Amino acid sequence: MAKPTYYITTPIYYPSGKLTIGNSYTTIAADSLARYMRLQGYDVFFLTGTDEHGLKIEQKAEEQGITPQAYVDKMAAGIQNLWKMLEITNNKFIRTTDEYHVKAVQKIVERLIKQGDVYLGKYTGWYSVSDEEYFTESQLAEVYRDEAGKVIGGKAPSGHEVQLVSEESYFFKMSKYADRLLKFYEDNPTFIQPESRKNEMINNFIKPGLEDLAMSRTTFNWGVPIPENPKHVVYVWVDALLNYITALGYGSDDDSLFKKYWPADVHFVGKEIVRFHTIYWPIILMALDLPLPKQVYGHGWLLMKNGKMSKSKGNVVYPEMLVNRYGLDPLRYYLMRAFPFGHDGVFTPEDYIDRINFDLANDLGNLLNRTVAMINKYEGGVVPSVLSESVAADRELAETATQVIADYQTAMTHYQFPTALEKIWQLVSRANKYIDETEPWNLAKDSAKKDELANVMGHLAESLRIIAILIQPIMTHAPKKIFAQLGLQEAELQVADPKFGEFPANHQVVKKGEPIFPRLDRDEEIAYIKQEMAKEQKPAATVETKAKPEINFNQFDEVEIRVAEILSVAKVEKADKLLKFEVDLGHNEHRQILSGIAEFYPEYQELVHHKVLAVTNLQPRKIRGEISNGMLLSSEDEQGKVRLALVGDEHPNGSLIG
RNA sequence: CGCGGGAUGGAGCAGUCUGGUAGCUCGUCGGGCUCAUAACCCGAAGGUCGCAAGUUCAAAUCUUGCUCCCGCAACCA
Repeated sequence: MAKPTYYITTPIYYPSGKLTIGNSYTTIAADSLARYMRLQGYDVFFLTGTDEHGLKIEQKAEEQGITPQAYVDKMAAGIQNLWKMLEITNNKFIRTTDEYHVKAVQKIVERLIKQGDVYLGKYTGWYSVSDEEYFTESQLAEVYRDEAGKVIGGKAPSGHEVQLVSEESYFFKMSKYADRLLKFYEDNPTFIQPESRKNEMINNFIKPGLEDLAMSRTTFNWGVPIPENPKHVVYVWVDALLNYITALGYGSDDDSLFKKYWPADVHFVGKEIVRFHTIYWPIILMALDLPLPKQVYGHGWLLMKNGKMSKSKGNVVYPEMLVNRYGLDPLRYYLMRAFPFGHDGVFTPEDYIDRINFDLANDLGNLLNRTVAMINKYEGGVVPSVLSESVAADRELAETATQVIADYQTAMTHYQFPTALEKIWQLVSRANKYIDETEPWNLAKDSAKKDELANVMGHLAESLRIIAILIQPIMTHAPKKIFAQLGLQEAELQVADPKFGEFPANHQVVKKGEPIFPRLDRDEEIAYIKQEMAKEQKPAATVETKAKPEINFNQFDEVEIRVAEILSVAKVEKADKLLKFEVDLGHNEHRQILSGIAEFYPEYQELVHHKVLAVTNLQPRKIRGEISNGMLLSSEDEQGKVRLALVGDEHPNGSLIG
């Protein structure tokens, strides 16, 4: 009988920068599950890849002075190297620039157009010819209305007249499928996981009414052209989502893999893209008359102590550094152990080092080390068999192992990696305790207790065998090292559902086992990780200072900077960062200027009557419904703290700076 | 009234769906052991489960209201 199949995917990553441990988190989780399912006898297809189209890629390539293709080739290679380093066992790596993918997407889009699910429509907006820019109604500085109140025109913030202009775009008829989608959710209650996200999708996006998705762009070129109208390229989500089926050959000459593996058993995705995977994706598949994936699992984010990872905060952690210094197993263990899969988690260097020391070095590594040492010392290095007639401690250890195995299987099939590992560590702890209970060093002093001692050693070796088998989807090196030290063959690791008491007879342990997880110097290593994180920091100030090219005097002279006295300050409603200033520019000239500095001036009232510098000949702009007529000058330090440039009372209001 | 997440001993978390002795890891204090990587094992202290009201024989768990934190969105001329 053919093996049952299992198809698992990660998102395809957008290569606009180096991948961090956040991206590695998803991929390692998917890899752990893929390894587990393979061990359980499934024919697994595990897919990952890169999403290589879009405006941002085009821009990045331009910045570096290379073609988009050269840019994505370089980035995709880097990502594949990273997965190699993390020992990711994906069966395929898809790139959306791969020819078969591009062709399949074109074919699919053509079909959708033909059957009427995709139509050429018009994107409509207010266009200012002189600004060469579109505005939405709310962005306009002024709107004209006819008698019925209908907007018939207006002025851009620049003051230029705008006109209603339409640009063509292909639209996907999402609304047509909304009811079927809701029905699908109902019939498949576990489709969206964790469940809380399902309500979010229904309440926020489906209930208010699904708008047709504008799925093509004419404003950039780096994408899949639509065959009947090649100035249009397919917009990111449609292109990207289709990877899950084009990778299997859907839409190509050979779709045997597609027939074999589709529908996917689970798509692992970050919580920020659950929406696209649970609304757009099923609808696209419905339009293609294909079965829907069985489950979309939205996992949490890996955060840093001060929020999300960002270069300017100096808190970005790259996986390469951790692997190079500590090895792969600790990274994979830490990511799968430290935070519940569905929730956000916080990475700290302290936590990382502590986990390695306590769980890996002290508990597991040391258990192996002391076991091997004792078998050498008391048994001449030969692993004794487990005897059936056991004392209480023996029985309890075996029972713990049996229970742990069962709980572990349940946890793994529910993607509860932290729980699965926690269970394994219950057995690790029980084995350590077992040594204390049985006191082998005392048994060794009494030759009448020779069998008892041998039995204890057998129990310990057997526990370690079980542990090694169970951790192998998560950790890729330790199980082999444990087996090598116990004298077992690597092939003997391939056990789907181990039973306590099956340690093969007559195995010889190594003479002197090297610790598989050396204990780390806590302070030293925490300092090391912090220093590596700081290295990556991009001080915002430096970036800005070097970003600006030299200008000539005339260019400078075009800028009008004047002394302005603050008459009043208020917060702009519904905007966290905006303060609204009324300033006096002398000769009774008053102006309203907005500035996004609210967070730096919680006591903004005390700014009243201070004098500041303002650029007064900037084009006015409407922000959050308020006109801003100028710009207040301020400075930003390396921590990103912003202060207004205050000047003394000796400067008369309105006087020119120059 | 934009959307969402969270508040549990000193720290980090589980438990909340399916009410019924509040659990885990680390830290602290005390003890034990010596096979082992200054590792391991045992015990103790420490919590009005954010606040208030309600339902109930019984609430961390269900209902309502409130406070505070954190993301997202918006926004930085």
